[in-house]
Amino acid sequence: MIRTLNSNISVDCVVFGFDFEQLYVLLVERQYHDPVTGKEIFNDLTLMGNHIYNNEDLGEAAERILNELTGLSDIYLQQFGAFGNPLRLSKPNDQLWLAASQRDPKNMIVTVGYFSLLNNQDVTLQWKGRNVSWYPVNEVGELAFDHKVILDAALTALRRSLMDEPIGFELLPSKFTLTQLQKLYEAVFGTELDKRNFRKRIAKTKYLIPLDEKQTGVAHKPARLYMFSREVYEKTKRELWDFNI
Amino acid sequence: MIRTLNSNISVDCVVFGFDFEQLYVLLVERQYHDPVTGKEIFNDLTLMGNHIYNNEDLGEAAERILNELTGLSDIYLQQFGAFGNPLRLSKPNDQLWLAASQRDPKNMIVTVGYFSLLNNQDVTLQWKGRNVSWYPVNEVGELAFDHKVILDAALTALRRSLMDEPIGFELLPSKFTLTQLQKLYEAVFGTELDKRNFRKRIAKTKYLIPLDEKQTGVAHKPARLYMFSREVYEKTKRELWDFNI
DNA sequence: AAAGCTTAGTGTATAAATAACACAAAGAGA
DNA sequence: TCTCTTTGTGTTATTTATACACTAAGCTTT
Repeated sequence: MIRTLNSNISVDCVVFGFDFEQLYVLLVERQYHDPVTGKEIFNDLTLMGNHIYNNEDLGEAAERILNELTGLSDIYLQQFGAFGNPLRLSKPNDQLWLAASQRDPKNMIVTVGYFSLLNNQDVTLQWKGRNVSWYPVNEVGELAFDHKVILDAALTALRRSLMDEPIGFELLPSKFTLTQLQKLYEAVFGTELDKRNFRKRIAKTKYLIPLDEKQTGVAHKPARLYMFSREVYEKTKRELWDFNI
Repeated sequence: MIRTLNSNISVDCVVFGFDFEQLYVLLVERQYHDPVTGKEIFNDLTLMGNHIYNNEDLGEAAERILNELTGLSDIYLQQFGAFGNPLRLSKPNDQLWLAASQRDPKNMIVTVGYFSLLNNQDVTLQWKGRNVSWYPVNEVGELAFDHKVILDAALTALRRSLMDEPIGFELLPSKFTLTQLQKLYEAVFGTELDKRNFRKRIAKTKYLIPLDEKQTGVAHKPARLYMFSREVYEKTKRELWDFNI
């Protein structure tokens, strides 16, 4: 059975990363050269996206893109919106690009956005032979297509989700310090938090497990390491839920 | 210029209503009769949805559906999700229905969900000559296609939005009493609230304007009427925002 | 070996928000 | 005029949020 791509529907992935200082997003270079002269016409940045296959679920398509990108398959993913503005692909550069990649530039494409949280900074990133790199979210300027709009929506959705549930751990290695966790919140929300109050607040949660292990290789008092327990989180969430009904 | 429908993309609308007691949702009857014998094969319920036109924005398509339904054009709308499970239209009844309406049942359709809040209980509802009526949200059972999944997602999104911003007013007439507002929150969240504490909390907001007008035609002490001021809300929201930065 | 540097880790007091709770007043209807 | 129903209001206790500073640990430098 042949899988055919659906020419009207795509999925775009906004991949966030964190280096204990700033929030980053993965972007791909889009280079276009004049087919005759070979001269570079433009060189800008896009999100990673692709059409979905017919008979493929939207979430599966997003997983597929992330797998192509990282080789990993257990990455946190969350849908945050659908984008269907008829002019979303109409900028001249975008029209050139679509034509060059054998797609009908007049074709309407509705795209569904997923954001994903990547904690593995060491993974090798490659996508369709194009350059992929991390960019600080705060410094991202205009992007190809409507991808800046999509990125902004992803960031809003990330903030909102982070207030509701402890998904921030997906941006950290499995063992992390409380300061690293605090810096994550500070980076995502663009605020400063009080260390003692932050620790008091998270001390109330049961799913943050202190380990008998400390940081190594730091030139100062090493901090204790913690891990996030998804099982405890799911359980305490249910307990709270039961109680609230 | 001919507008063509896009056979792969649709929009479904979840229309909520409120009668000061319960939260309701609008559903359409879907009757299918055997083309030969004329005997009724099934009679169930769906949301209102339709394919989008090529060159039409997703939000516009949702507005169009609501306008067909109510004749109104200023209804509150919010996108809450995209649904693309390849099996979402695969139940036998759904396949029969698609074939009968000249659509290819094997065709994949990704649908984008919008919920809308309708405060006008007096509007005449008609849609494609089919019966449309209000059903208490709590009593809705299985629906056609994956529409129960979509309805549940809409309700979750409504609750979440209602915690973030005062969209509840969209479900009330322009003049309303505080008790009616309270009952709205109670209906949506399925909880009981303390009258005095509720009033204290909303007294803090500036966008709830008391009128020099009272309820009429009630067999008890008439309550004062209030209205929601969108202008004040937008302004105070910006003030808070400015302050927080 | 000692001094210096940097980040970790901890408690208390004050202010603000939330939660629990009861009764007099207004108008319609009998 | 009496009854019924819903409105509208304040205080206290509890919980939660905020502001704030110093010692401890380990590595680095001298």
